[in-house]
Amino acid sequence: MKELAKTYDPKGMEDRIYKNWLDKKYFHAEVDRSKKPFTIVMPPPNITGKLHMGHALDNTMQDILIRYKRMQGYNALWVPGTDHASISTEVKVINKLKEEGIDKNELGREGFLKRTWEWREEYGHTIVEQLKKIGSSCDWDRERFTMDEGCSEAVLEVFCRLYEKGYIYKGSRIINWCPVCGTSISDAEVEHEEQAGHFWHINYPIKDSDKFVEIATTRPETMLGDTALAVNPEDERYQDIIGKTVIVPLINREIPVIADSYVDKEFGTGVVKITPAHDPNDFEVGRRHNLPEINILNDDATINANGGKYVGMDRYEARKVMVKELEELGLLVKVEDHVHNVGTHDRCGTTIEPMIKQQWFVAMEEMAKPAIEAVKNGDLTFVPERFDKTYLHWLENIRDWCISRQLWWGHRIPAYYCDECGEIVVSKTAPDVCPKCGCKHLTQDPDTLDTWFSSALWPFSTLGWPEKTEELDYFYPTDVLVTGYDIIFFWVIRMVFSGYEQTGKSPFHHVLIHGLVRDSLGRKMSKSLGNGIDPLEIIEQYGADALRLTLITGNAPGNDMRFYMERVESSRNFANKIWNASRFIMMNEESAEVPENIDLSTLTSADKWILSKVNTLAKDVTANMDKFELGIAVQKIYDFIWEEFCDWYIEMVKPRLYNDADETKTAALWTLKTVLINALKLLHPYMPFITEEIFCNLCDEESIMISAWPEYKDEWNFAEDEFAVETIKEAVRAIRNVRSGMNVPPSKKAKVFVVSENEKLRKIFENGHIFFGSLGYASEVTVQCDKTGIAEDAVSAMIPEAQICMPFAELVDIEKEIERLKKEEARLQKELARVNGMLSNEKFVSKAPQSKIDEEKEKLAKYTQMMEQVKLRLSQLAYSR
RNA sequence: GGGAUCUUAGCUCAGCUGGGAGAGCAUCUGCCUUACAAGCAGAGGGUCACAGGUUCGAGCCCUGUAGGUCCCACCA
Repeated sequence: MKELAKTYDPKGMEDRIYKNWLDKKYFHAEVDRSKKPFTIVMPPPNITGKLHMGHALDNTMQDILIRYKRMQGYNALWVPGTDHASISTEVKVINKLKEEGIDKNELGREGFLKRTWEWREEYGHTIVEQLKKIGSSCDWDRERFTMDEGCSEAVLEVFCRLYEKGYIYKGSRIINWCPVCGTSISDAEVEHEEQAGHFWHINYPIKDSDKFVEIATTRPETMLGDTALAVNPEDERYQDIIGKTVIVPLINREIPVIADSYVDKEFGTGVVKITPAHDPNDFEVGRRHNLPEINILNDDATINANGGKYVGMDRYEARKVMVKELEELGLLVKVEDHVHNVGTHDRCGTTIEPMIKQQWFVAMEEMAKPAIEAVKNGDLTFVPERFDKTYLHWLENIRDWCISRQLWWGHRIPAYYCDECGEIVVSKTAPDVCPKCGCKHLTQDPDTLDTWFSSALWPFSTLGWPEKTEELDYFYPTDVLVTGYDIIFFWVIRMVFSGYEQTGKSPFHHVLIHGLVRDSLGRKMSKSLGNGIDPLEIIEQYGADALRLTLITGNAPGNDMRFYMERVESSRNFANKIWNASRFIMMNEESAEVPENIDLSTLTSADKWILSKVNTLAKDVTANMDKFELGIAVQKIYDFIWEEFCDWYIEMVKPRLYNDADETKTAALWTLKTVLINALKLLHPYMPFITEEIFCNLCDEESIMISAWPEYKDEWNFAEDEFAVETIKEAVRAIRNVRSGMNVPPSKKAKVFVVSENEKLRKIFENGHIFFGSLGYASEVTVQCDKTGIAEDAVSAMIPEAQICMPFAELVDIEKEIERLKKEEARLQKELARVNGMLSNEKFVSKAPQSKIDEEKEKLAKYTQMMEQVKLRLSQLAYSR
């Protein structure tokens, strides 16, 4: 037998263990039809990423589930991988090039991609290595990348299929344009942010009249693109101007006044300037009324040639100048402060400029249907359930998905344009000739696809799709997807509809949602605030096990959590506790032969009690884990190990271990070891390293991670003995209470008498007198049926149907004892009042279930009896005083 | 504007299908009891936001109110 180091130190140990697991290929899963599969695909972290607390939480949860299922005998596969993260990566590489004085455009597309692939080779694996530090048991042999050959093939296949089906189309629509990133983005990538702005009221002169129409706008520069004014058709104030022509100030364009129900009479002046090219609503209105669409912006958000003399100015500069000129013309009526929602790009925070552009879109209406149905009929469930609503609401109001990006890093759109006739060919491979005109000059679309287009296919592309692989057939659909609520829209939804569309199945059965890990003040951890806590530093200092436990404990699914160092410390302390308990057991094991199996009838009540407890624990924990209640499950394990096992059982068992003559020593050792092993197994998914280290030192099996998950055994259920031990625990607590109340230190032993008329109870105390004595710091324990021979002034504590008497002759302070008993009396009084209240309530007695009534009746008897004893004792003391 | 969620001990949070309010940390008291002071034994501390309702019984279910957080949404 090997020996555990004297103090728990995760450093070195964790890496050593992880390496061993890798060497032994425990994480690897192969198709094996004799076993049931259990599959999770990892949300692929960005190659630009560094491990943060969110990853740590997300991956810990997945690892817990995978390890649990693996131990249960499932063929558990956890597929890892990374995401190419188009914009993030492209920006990173551009910046790096900038430092070298290189411009992206000078380098050219090919050169840029070469550099980006190099960048990926160099930095793209950082996060993967970091994931290993937290113990992730993924099948690294199956690690994938969204731009690897297989995933790219899947992307092409899906694009072509959807195009042929008419679900992917190219169109000129109003899209969200990020002037800094120079690309279109999808609606999901726009973050709405409240900003303090202004409401500029501007007079538009009516043609051939000296009258004006007053409008209000938050973006005066868009006047340059105005092609109409609009009022509500039912607005009495403006009936006379509908159909009239007004003149856009500064540029003197003549535009009509139209009527459209989109306009809210109550808001602003009731007149809206319509800029179809730069506002989504105006775009709709414009199409309804066949208005011209005048684009006034360049891609970098400077004013273009359509902006007349403002050409070349940045939009905000133009705004300033125009407002000033309007003021000079006397057309600026007033400026109001106005708080409004501004769309910003979630990556860079830049204000989005809506623009009309040719882009590729995915039509969503049809594909959304099965995804909606899946949640409604329960094929797909969210944990916690409430995210159903978020999911359904988004899908039921879904709009077409803009998938083209004006970026280079990503999957290039497989569309080719004939240079001669303009024919569009969508094909997985570049066509040699134009199928329409036969010319040989075709140019591929320069755009790439939204990053999420490839991640949407992740659950099946990683398993080999579109090939009909064995893996796909066996491991797909996956079982559970674990992710944060912040990417339900981006990712979860898109995986679901893609799964249904391409494979006819939901890509997973359950979605386990977690919240954000915040700092101790409840703020989001962010780079700009500098309040992020590096998981790797925590691991370095406290170990991955402590970090994992911290992240999983004390928080409900889907809720945000705050991260405190104190909690990590407390988790580490728990690890230390287990470590020392195990050391204790191993130390004692050396002094005797511990059999593999034991005749259960040779166990004492204490042994049977703890065996029952760990047995029930296995059942409860399994049930909780099956319901994804990871935090509740581990809390139970924690409480069991610390309280029941360490604080009670180990203490109970000590006298037997220290006495070689004790016949039950072997039983004690067997129980210690057996219970510890079971507890370690239950804990293993949460704290894989420490459990492995102890387990391998404790028994001959090669690894805890491939050992069998504890199952509930009927033969380990000893209800009778549980009762016995709980009774003794109750008595010990009572004694300690007395001693503590009277400041009697443990070193001061005393004789203890247990007095009970109940023969069964006397038997229990006689059987348990060894540990009862040691736990109660007694020099001697005498069990008897009456108070014969016990000093009158002995202090006593009551438990149901028994009295524990301690003659502390020289220490007794009668006043203190009376005080203590009075407190006890008051407590019992309260309990009795409650029970009596319930039982005397006729409605309760007639309507409550019988089991509940019996329960209360038992309590009544118990408390009544205890009350009698307290009263008796009090009267005795009053007498002796 | 719609929706979700939260309000429980000094702090941070649990509390599974309604049946005597919990944990960690913090505070206080006593203990170096031969696994562990990263420990042991105790104590104090809560009209479970508020108001109604359903129920024999509500922290839990329903309605409303107040405050906080978040998401969605086309009010220029």
